[in-house]
Amino acid sequence: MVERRRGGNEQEREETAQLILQAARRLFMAHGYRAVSTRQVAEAVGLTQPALYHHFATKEELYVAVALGEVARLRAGIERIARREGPTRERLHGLARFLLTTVDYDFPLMYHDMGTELGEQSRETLGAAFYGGIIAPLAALFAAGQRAGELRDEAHGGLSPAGGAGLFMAFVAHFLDRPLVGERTARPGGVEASAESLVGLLLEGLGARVDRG
Amino acid sequence: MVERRRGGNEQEREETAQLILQAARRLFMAHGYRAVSTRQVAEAVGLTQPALYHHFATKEELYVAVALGEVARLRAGIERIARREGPTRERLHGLARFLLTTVDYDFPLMYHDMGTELGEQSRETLGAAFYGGIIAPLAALFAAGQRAGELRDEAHGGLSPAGGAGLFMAFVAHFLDRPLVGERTARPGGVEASAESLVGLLLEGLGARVDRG
DNA sequence: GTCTATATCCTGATAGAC
DNA sequence: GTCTATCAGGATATAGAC
Repeated sequence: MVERRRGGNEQEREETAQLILQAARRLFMAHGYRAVSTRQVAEAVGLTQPALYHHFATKEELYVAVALGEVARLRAGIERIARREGPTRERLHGLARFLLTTVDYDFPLMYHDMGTELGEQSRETLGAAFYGGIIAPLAALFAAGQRAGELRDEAHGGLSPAGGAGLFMAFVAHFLDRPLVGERTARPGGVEASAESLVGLLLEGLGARVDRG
Repeated sequence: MVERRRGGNEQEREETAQLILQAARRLFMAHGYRAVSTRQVAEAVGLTQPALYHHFATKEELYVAVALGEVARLRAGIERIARREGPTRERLHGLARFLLTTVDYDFPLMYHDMGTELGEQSRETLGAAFYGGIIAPLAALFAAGQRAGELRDEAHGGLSPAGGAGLFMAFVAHFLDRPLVGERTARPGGVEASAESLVGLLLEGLGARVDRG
């Protein structure tokens, strides 16, 4: 009912906030919470540093907003792909391809920032969003795969569904990583080949095939 | 020939430098390069901050010394275990147990710091030490396992020896990680069970066993 | 809603006495 | 070899004009 009062200003304010979030996302995700100053964010969006504080009360609040938005973005893609029909392997392949394509930043760094650079309340908020938005839908897929007999469960040398989800994300992070030393050239075959390799290694491992009989 | 001149002072100087390195290692490895101030390091060892500069020219030089020492420590353990006789699986198990026991800090954080927080020269120095001291001996073990038919090579859905070494370290980092949310209790079975699970998953993956015909 | 100006604090590093 | 004192710069955040 009150929404129509000065609707234009509200919209502009929202647009500025979105521009700030966009710039902050790029900087925070690339260099980490501590390494990015509020001045850098402001400069990237063409404002002075104090102007940020009209939209976000603290640097930490800005980071939380960025991380929540990023988790929501990943969640949407993950849930869309996880809902598809088909064998577990193909769904994992789709998820790997999506994540390898859409995550263009340092994933372990974001994870570290969420875990150690923020206050307790922010950490709990982001932890819950990360678990509910990313781990939980992946875990549901792993649980379904175990029920279908496509994945080993804990009783047969596998992992719990949430454990499998965590390992899958560790694989994604590893395949996203650019090596510290050696060739920095693009991976041969690009994302598609990486996703194929990722799922193959996750499901079948590195060991030679030997009959267990 | 000149070594005996004021030998006692040299020794004390070395001891102080070692104390600084020890405190710096604990702090840098736990919280990261940026998050630790030189004052914190000095305080931890009972000195004032400027006294550090008598032993290390810059904060970055101190970090490089810490990281080089840590890589050397890991290298010694890795080479000792990798030289043992026995099946690849058992040697990997020994390596996993060693690393899960001896690495009590945030491994991806150290990796990130080495890759992005330092100047080019330091980065190259540490990258070379990391590759030569950790990746290379592991890669030799993977190559031997492939020659023995115990590990799949690149032509059969596996990885290059260095790629296998990198994946192994990613597994170690994952098993070291304390989850952002959920139970923070110790893993059931401790290091031994974790090492067992790590090697099993690395070699056999999460997929159900199916004959490949 | 954004600006200029500034408060307050912390950072890495240096100067010089002892 | 370690201290006190300090510099110069950068950080987050606030005050108040417009």
